[in-house]
Amino acid sequence: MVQKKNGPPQGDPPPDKAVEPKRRGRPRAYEPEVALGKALDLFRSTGFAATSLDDLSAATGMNRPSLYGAFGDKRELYIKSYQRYRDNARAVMGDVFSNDWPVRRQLEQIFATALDIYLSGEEGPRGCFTVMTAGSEAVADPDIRAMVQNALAELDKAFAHCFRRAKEKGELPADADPAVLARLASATIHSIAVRARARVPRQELEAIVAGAIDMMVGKR
Amino acid sequence: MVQKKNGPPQGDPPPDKAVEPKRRGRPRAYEPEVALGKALDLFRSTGFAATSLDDLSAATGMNRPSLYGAFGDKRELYIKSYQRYRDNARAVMGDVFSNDWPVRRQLEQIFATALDIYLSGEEGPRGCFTVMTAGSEAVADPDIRAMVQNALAELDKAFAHCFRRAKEKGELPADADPAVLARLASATIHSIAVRARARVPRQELEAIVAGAIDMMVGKR
DNA sequence: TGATTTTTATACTGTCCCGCATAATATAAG
DNA sequence: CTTATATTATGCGGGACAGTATAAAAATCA
Repeated sequence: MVQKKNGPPQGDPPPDKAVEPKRRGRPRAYEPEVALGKALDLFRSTGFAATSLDDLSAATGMNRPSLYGAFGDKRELYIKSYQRYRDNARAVMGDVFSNDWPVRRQLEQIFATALDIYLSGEEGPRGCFTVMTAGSEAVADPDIRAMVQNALAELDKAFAHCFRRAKEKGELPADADPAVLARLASATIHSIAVRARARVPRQELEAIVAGAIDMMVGKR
Repeated sequence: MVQKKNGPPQGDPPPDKAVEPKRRGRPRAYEPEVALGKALDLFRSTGFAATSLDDLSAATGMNRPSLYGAFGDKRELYIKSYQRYRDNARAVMGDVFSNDWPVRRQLEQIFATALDIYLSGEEGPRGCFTVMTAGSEAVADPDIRAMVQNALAELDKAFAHCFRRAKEKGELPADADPAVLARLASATIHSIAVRARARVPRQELEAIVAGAIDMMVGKR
């Protein structure tokens, strides 16, 4: 009996998402959602260590005290940015992963979507947040490392599911190993993410993807 | 007649490598080679932005002015560290790449050597300098980016050469594409480098490698 | 209107940072 | 022994940094 007092059993008022409940003090001058998006953009371009709170303040339009009030310190903001990135990536990639196309087409779509994510950015290609975080913060910070491990495992699993289904549908030979194919697909993702950061042109990345797909599901 | 005065034509004294030519002033208290090695170790663990000159000074045993005198500013030191890393990697991997074993065995050796490099480190696995630099400095710094691109291309080429030779020796089917296989091998390298940084255990990385080798040269 | 609450805006603190100026030290040459 | 040279050692200075204290502003409630 901790969470509920002896209140009436009728349903709680539904916690409407975007219904502002008439907040009391001075209204905020920012929308947390968009501010977090700006912070994410900046972290993706410059990484954790090279991004200062002043940069973040300028990018979000919030001054430092507001940043602290809304998101906590720099590390917490980084973590929340990463969560946001993952939520977004999951939403975008999830659609492609869960459709019912032939494997080849599905893979083409998955990698094309990944390339869109990695190559976007005004200040240059921003790569993959997971790969960049693995390189910088994951070794020393257990919480962040757990998130990275989770992201890596999730991608492996999504690909494995994809190949397993293709095998069941008879699109792959009987001796194909979905787990191995999945790790190879993930490796291709990691590789194009790294290369994107080095400004390797999209055309070249697409060639890498095409070759990898041929290897995984056979030449067209 | 710029380099040589009208001196006697007898052979110049051979520029012996490790023969100290009786330097003039106070002797250095450090060996540049080992100092650079220490700097490299530190950069590999913490990355560019998160490594301070004080850290470098402590690690190398040189105080800051000596660091500047010997290697230039922080960025130059980073670049020289990276060159050192590449020279070393080339030396170690070059041996394995240039032997004459069957592809499968050669690949096993290559990936095992890479894993040794990526998993070494007292403060945790240090991953691949190229991958880490791609994630951090390569986008914004043209010189460093050129080095990263070079490193990526060099690995691709080494693998391609390896597969081309295997194909000539009849170890691969006639329709095998060495370039595609090479990029897949490189991708596997990048992937285990990323995962190593996330402290994925070696056993798991070895499983990834084994699966990838099976895909590339056929199941044993 | 006046009190309360929540947020914004300014400014401060102590720390760390990079790069360099200066002085001290240790060797070789004259 | 004196001078020249090359390095080490100390420490300074301007600036950026993360985080916070304090004051001003803008809304609701009484």
